[in-house]
Amino acid sequence: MENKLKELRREYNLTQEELARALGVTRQTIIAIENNKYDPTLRLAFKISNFFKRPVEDIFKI
Amino acid sequence: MENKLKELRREYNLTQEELARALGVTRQTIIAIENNKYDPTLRLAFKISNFFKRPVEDIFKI
DNA sequence: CATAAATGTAAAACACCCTTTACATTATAC
DNA sequence: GTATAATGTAAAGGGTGTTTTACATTTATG
Repeated sequence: MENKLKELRREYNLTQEELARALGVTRQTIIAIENNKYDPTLRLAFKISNFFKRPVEDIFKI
Repeated sequence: MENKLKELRREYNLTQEELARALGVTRQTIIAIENNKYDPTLRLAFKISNFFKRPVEDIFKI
């Protein structure tokens, strides 16, 4: 599953730590998702979607 | 997290077993999601979204 | 270059999603 | 009303997402 987290985070000029704090997760979670170690939960996907104000489908693709 | 799985399944006149087979999961998974025991994975949420041809956001809400 | 900031790797612990199996309850049809 | 279909409950086990901690590497800044 692909995602645009790294790109979006850079658009917003955020560090992994800043984004992690904003989403209420740890930096490890951000790293793992950005580097495709695993997919986020649906809940976290929605948090990310809300934070970047984009539909889930625009950020995550199978 | 709320979802419209039961409503959608009934619109399509499907049993839990039929929907489970169509999505490649077990009936238990369908039951658990319909009855809000837990949320699906992002992957499964996408499968459901594709199957019912609706955005993930229309089916699942925080 | 040297220092700090940012990113990456690793591994253990825990929680949760999903499966499997088995049985109980509710709804449908004859 | 009884058989059957559909839905629900329960519990154990495997796999995976998230946290925590600690350290290594890369990138940015002076």
